Amino acid sequence: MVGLARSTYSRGVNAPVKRSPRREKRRRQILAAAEQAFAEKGYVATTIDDIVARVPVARGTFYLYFDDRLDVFRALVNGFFERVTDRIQPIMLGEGAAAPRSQLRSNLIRVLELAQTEPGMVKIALSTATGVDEALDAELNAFFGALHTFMDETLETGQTIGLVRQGDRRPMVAIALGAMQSLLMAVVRGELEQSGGALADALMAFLEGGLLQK
Amino acid sequence: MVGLARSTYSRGVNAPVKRSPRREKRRRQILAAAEQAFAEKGYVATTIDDIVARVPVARGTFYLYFDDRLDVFRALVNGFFERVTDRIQPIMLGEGAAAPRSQLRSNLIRVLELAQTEPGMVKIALSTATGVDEALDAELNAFFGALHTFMDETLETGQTIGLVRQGDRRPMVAIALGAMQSLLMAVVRGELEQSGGALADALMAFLEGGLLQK
DNA sequence: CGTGGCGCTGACGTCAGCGTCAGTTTCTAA
DNA sequence: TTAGAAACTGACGCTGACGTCAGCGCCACG
Repeated sequence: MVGLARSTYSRGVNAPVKRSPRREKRRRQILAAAEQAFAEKGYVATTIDDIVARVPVARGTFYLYFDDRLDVFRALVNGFFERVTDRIQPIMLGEGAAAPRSQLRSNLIRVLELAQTEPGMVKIALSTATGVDEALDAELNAFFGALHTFMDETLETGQTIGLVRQGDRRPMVAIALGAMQSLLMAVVRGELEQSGGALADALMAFLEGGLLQK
Repeated sequence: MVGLARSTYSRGVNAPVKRSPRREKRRRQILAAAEQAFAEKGYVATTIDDIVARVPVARGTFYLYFDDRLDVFRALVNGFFERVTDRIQPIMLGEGAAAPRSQLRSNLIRVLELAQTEPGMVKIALSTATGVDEALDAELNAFFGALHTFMDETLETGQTIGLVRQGDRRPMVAIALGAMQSLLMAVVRGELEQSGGALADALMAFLEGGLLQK
């Protein structure tokens, strides 16, 4: 497999699928309101009324666009995962390609900058999304599983060309993804106000030399 | 500050505080049932009936021991955090003390082994606990904040004695804690069946040399 | 053998949040 | 201008989970 597969969001059965500019706009309004509400109160505590209160729209209208609370939530999370996926490019090898290290760094920067643009979604996707619903969990697992696989394949290539040290890749993958995730959370909590570049460098320093002195 | 402060769980107002061997036993039964239920279905989907169904006890009895669902949940999470805290020892310096690296490794092993003993609690504490309730979030932040501070102080000492490389400690802390957390989750998901020692070594390799080849 | 109290029961009333739908308004196109 | 379609409204009935509490049974002790 090459690259990171895009996740797909298929809406429920009941809510209509037809598109019109007007409908699209409403849909986006409701999504934006839901994003705000979820980021603020968490999935558990957010009701349809909370969402609808942020849009000049009645309760019933919500159901013309989404099946239920989970449906909006899934739409949000899946949309975000798509945007993340778009920012992760597989490392290219060979003649014209940039140095693998700099390709890696670019990937990190792009994702970190996305997080700075959408702190609410990072919070939602990384901390309220899990354990909410079985179907959603399955989708999250699909995304993180794909990320995991992608990372593993990348490391494997890295090992064969001598860029990555030898050894069991499984803990490496877990550690690397966990580090990234934690860094993203720190960013959206406002603990690290640095630029994407500076943060990517901090992470690169880790990947290149660890934490401890020789 | 020296060491990692213990978190404290104070129960709600309504549930009685009196102790007797019989009461204690029931309480533990209910806690165990709740742990199972939460680990299985997540906090959101678990009802009092789900918990009580795992103990030969009626719904009403639950309320003789806990105020509500959140109360049991807090008791569980706080108990677990205490056990984690007990396993993290501050790095001792000076004459009689073991080498800092080996003290660090021991800490990692102790925590990893706790995770292997209590996979359900790890899952609960690291993935369903956040965003559930404002008061609980505050307690979680207190715990993770204390861990953060402890880690930062440890790294600071490490920097002064030349064990830890120089540089902004904030991303270091985020990365190290995130790596650990992710490793714990991988363990409880059964992705890494290795011994605590082997996992600790994988993490130590990371801390000592990163991921990339020189 | 009583009786007081402790532990427990589970049916019950309450209520927050849900999803619906008959009716109203706004848009569109002839 | 008007009729039909599309978008929207919000009161309504329903459900499922909650927390309570009057009463039951059992044990310990006098």
